[in-house]
Order: sequence, then C-alpha cells, then structure tokens
Amino acid sequence: MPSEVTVFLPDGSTRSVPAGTTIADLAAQIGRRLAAAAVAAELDGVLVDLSEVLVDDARVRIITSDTDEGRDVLRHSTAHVLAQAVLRLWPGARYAIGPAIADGFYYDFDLPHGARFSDDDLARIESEMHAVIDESQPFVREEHTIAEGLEIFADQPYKREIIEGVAEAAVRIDDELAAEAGGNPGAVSTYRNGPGFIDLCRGPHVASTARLGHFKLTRVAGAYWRGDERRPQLQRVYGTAWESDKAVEAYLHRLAEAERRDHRRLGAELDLFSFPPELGSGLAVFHPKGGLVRKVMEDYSRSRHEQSGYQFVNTPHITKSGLFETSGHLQWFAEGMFPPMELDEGHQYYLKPMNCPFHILIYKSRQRSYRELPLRLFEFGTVYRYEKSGVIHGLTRVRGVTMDDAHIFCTRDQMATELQSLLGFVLDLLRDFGLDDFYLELSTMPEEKAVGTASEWEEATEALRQAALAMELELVLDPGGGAFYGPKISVQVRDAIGRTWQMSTIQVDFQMPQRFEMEYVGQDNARHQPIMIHRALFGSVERFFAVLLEHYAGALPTWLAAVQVRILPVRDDHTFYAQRVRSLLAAAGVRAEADDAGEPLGARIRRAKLEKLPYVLVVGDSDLAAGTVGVNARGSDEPERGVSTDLFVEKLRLEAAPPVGRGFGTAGTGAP
RNA sequence: GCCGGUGUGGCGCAGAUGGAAGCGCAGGCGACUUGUAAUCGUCAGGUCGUGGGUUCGAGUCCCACCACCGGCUCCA
Repeated sequence: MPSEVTVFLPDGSTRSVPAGTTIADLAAQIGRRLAAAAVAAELDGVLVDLSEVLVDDARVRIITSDTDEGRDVLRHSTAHVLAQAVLRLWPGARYAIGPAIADGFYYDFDLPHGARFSDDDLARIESEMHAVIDESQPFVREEHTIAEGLEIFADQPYKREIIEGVAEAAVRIDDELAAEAGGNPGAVSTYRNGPGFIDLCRGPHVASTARLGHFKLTRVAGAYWRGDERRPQLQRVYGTAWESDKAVEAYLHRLAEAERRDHRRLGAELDLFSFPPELGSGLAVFHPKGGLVRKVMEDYSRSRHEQSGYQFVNTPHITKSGLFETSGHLQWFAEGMFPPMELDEGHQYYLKPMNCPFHILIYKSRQRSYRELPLRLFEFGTVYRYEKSGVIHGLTRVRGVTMDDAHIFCTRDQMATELQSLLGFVLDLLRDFGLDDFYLELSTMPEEKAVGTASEWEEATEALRQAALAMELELVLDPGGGAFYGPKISVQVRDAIGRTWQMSTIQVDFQMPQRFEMEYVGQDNARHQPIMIHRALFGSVERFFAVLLEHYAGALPTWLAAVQVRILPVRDDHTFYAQRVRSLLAAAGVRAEADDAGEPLGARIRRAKLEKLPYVLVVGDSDLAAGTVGVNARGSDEPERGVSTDLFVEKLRLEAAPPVGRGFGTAGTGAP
C-alpha cells in the first residue's frame, strides 16, 4: 500500500496526500474557507461524505454549502434532525421518508394514537431541533445487509417497506424510495446520530449536526404514504434550510414576492373578479374591469383564429346523457362531472365537462367531403367540472371554466402538417401576450384509463413528437399523462419569476371519430374516418388570466389594461381640457378616463399608481397654454412635463392596440 | 375527498381568563382648488360565515355545515 495517494481536483491540478487522508482533511489543506463551507464531496462521480478516505487516482470535487448540491445535503441532513426531534417529542412515532426538495425538505410521520401535528407544534419541534444541533451529533454512516436492515428497523413498518422494496431489487423501484435506502440492491446504508437516532439513508450528510442551524419549519400537512390516496395518510412537516440566515431571509423575501403577485390578491385589489360564496366553491364572477381585460383577450384570440382558418360555433352547456355515453365521458370521466339532473320523464341531463362531443355533432350535421378538411371549429366554451373540494384554487382551478376550445377534423395525411402549424400558432399567440419562455411536455398513454389500440396511440404520439421536435424547444416526457382518448402535447410557460404553468394543450384523438362513427367522402368516393385534434391555447381563459396577472404582477401591458390612461386636472378649471385630451385619446382607440380635482393631486396620483395604470397624465395651466400633457409612465419615477398632446395620442394609438401578431402568415397555414 | 389552519362592517385588522362590538382605509356629505405616492371635518355602515348546543349570559366554549388558506391526491 503506497504511503501517499494522489488525487485530481476539478481545476485539473493534482495533490498528493498521506494515505488515510479524508476529504475533510484535504479541504482543510486547500484552505480554511473551503473547509468551513464544505458539506460533502463527489468522489469519482459518486456523492460521498467528507469523512470518506481518499484513494489513489481519485477525482475529487468538494461540495460547498452555497451551491444547489450543497443545500440539498444541508436540507437532507436537517430533515434527519427533524425526524430525531419528532421522535423525542412523540415517543413511538413511526417515520417514513424525509427528502430534500426545492428550497427545503420535509419528513413524513405516523404519530402514535393517530395524533396530528398542529401549527403550534412547529415551534416546539424547532426548539427540539436546535437542541439536537447544539449536541453536535456526528452523522455516522453504516452499511448493512437487507436482513440487518430489517432487524434494525424491526418496529418501523415504513422503513421495512422501503428495505423490502430494495430487496426485491426490481428495476421498477420508486427512485425516491431507493434513494432513501441507499440505492444498491442487496444492501442498505444508514446514518446514525449518537445513540438515539438512526435512519435509513443513502447520504451524503454533513459531518455533524453542528453544521446545521439555518432553517425554519414552515407548515404541517397530511400526505399519503407513497403518494397514494388509498394508503394511510401520514403527517408531514415542511421546512426550509439554507447555508446562512441571510439566505433564509432571501428565501422568505422571494415568498413575499410571490405573495405580492398572487392573482387572488390582485383580483380583489384591482377589482377584477371575485368568488361570491353564494355561488359555491370554484365559481368566479368577473367585474367590469376584469371583464374588459377578458374581452380584450378573447377578441384578440378570435381575430387570430379567424385569420388562421377557424370557424366559430356555439353549443349549449347541458345535454342528455346519451352524448356522454357515446363519447365515453360517463365511463371514463364521470367523477369529474357534476351529477345529472333528472328531467322529462326520466331523461338525465349533464352539465358538459368538455366541448368536443358537441363539435362532433356539428361535424356530423351533414355529410362531409375531403374538400372541407381540415375543418376547424372554435368556441369559447364554458364547461363544468366537479373538482374535489380541496383542489380549488383561485382562477387556476375552478369548477366553471371557459376553454378557448377548438377541434380540428382532418385526414390522417394532414395530421402532421396540421400539428406543426398548430404548434407554431400556439407559440405565436402566447408570445403576443408576453409569454416567451416555454418548454413542451409530451404526455403518453395512461396505464389505467385509456381507450384504443396500442398502434393508434403509438401513431398519434409519434405525430405529436415530430411536431414538437420541429419547434426546437426543450421537450420533456410525461409518461402516462395523456387523456383517456389520446396523447397530448402541452406548452409549459415560465413566468417572470421562473414558475412554470401548463397552458396550451394539443391532443390527437382517433377514438372519438370511431365512437361517433364520423366519416367523410374521399377523393376516391369512398368513406373514410377523419382524425380529430383537440386543442386549447389559453388552456382556460380563467387560468390564462390568472397567469398573466401573476406574470405582470398586476401591471398588465397597455394593450391589455382595462384603463390605459387617466387624466388628472390640477384644478377644477382644467377639467375641460382634461376632457378634451380624453376624447382625443378615445378617438384614437385608447381607453382613457379623466377625473375631477376634488382631492389634492398627490392623493390622486397615489391612487392611480396603486391601480397600476400604464399612464397617468397631469394637466394644468402650462399644458392648457401649450397644448401639452404631463406624462407619468408606469415604472418611471420622474414625470415628463410638457409632452405634446398630439404626439402622446399618436404614441398611444399604437401602444394601446393589440399586437399585430408577429409571424402572421407563418402561423395560419391552410386557411380556406 | 383527506390532513392542518382561518372566518369580526366593502378591504386590512383589534377585541387575556365568557359579562354593554372597536380602529385604519374605502364609502356618503361639507369645506379646501391643489403640478406629482395619503387635505381637513363630519356622517353612515356589523343578526361577529351559517345552523344547532352549553350557560343567568357566547364574537369568545362544544357540534355540524359552508367558504377560504397551506399541503396530499387529482388537474385546464
């Protein structure tokens, strides 16, 4: 055995150290600051503890606490401390899993006698965690056989279940669970903190609990074991942990920023919409300003659809049950539907959860020729879905929802080009609304709920995949995420603060045409079955509205703003001039209003700023004399005095109008 | 649907241990006529989410339901 080993560092340098040197020793040799910040390391591509002994020729990368990887280690280690604290406070508790997640960690428990955590428990647990940290307990890694593991966790059924899962060593092990247990089939690893606590874990962990401390428990929640609602519900504690108190503060600040953008809050503050409890959960009303914004969105969408070869249809909100029997909704989607109304001597009527069967009936209202295809039918169709009470959330998850829904009926040959131009159209429209950071998600056949043959699914999935690839955007797979009747592509949008939202969906469907026995007469004079593409660009108008509000933090771009310009006269005797400017703007298609001078100017300015209006004009003596306005543009601190009224009106004529639609002509291929 | 929390005038909040419902903003009215983020005064507004119960007495305690918030499951 050599007395020295040589290791390679990430910067390409090498270092020789005495045999038996640990990574922690190496970090200390390299520098005091590195040693202080180190939490774990990567040794020949494997994440390991700092206590790992270096071997000759190893490639070593030290992971510090101020990196994403380092924070994961801190969070995972903090989760162990959380578990230990809970076991001290609730003797006999069972502990399940406790991974690091984005910005934090959680741990799931099964408390004795069915006890539940309440918010008040968080402070108690936190202080017990600090006690654990103050004890400077080392994290000690141990390797065990499956049998030993089962012995160690003899009275911990959740741990045993994880170990048994590892033992089965099937390829289909849940990644998260495998990670908990150590990863290697046939063996498990544990980490021990002092005599009182041991947990099944792959690691790596910090060397000692003393290394932790910048954390905060955030909430308690119920969570199903292994994410399965048929299994027991466990008690989950969420927390956040960082490398410093300053980083914790920054995180809390980010949460506050998201809170500031919350569309539910903005909807109330800006008088856009509300959810009257009298209506029931998940049913929104749009107030005049919200209604106006929505009208602008919808009008713009209609004009783009018109240019892209869509035809407009309208269909009712309820139907007899037969339609949904034919479509398969009652078989596959019944739990998402409101219960039926019994009318007319035993006929059952349902509120519609989807528009597609109605559009199919329009297609079937007469015989169709191949010359009519692709036939594109569009509707802002309001549908009703019986969402479970716990999932309703502002405008993003409601029970009455308006889809910008269209169904395209085309031949198999037309499918590929249609999908491609459609995706281009979608992205174009989203960009017009200022959303331009996307990726695509391809959802494939669900394991349980699906109709149709494997080859049909394969063909449809492949057509979608090709269309997606042509967009040259990031494409991620969502296995099993398709609807019961077909696979889908969804456009995921990243907003101004980096959150992602599912927006548009495009689904290929061979099933409905079969179920409804749809057909067209081909050039060969024979009957053929069309295929059907379901697509919604906004997804739902309500959700799209919410996403725009959050993306812009309520400060909608001028063309979407309900009030685009407000004109404030300095004194009463400037009111006439303010009204004249207002009518000039109105004549230019600008939504402008003028108030009166009943309050001090400062108060009126303040109110207008809080309403996030794009422009606030102030007009006084000098403006009357010179034909000018004082312009306060949203977002600029300094007003601009003496701007020519005519120039301002011309500027707003352009800015207040909807975007002309960059990419017109490329998107609307195939218009009749 | 499940777990935890919340529910006081339009909005934001006070109202230890049960003992006569308050504040700020918003709103009405009056005065002020104001050049860039809150003028002054005055008035009005609440069956304390709903329904039961305990009590001499309930905004305060108990039960059920409704709605909302944070999660889980689900999802546009």
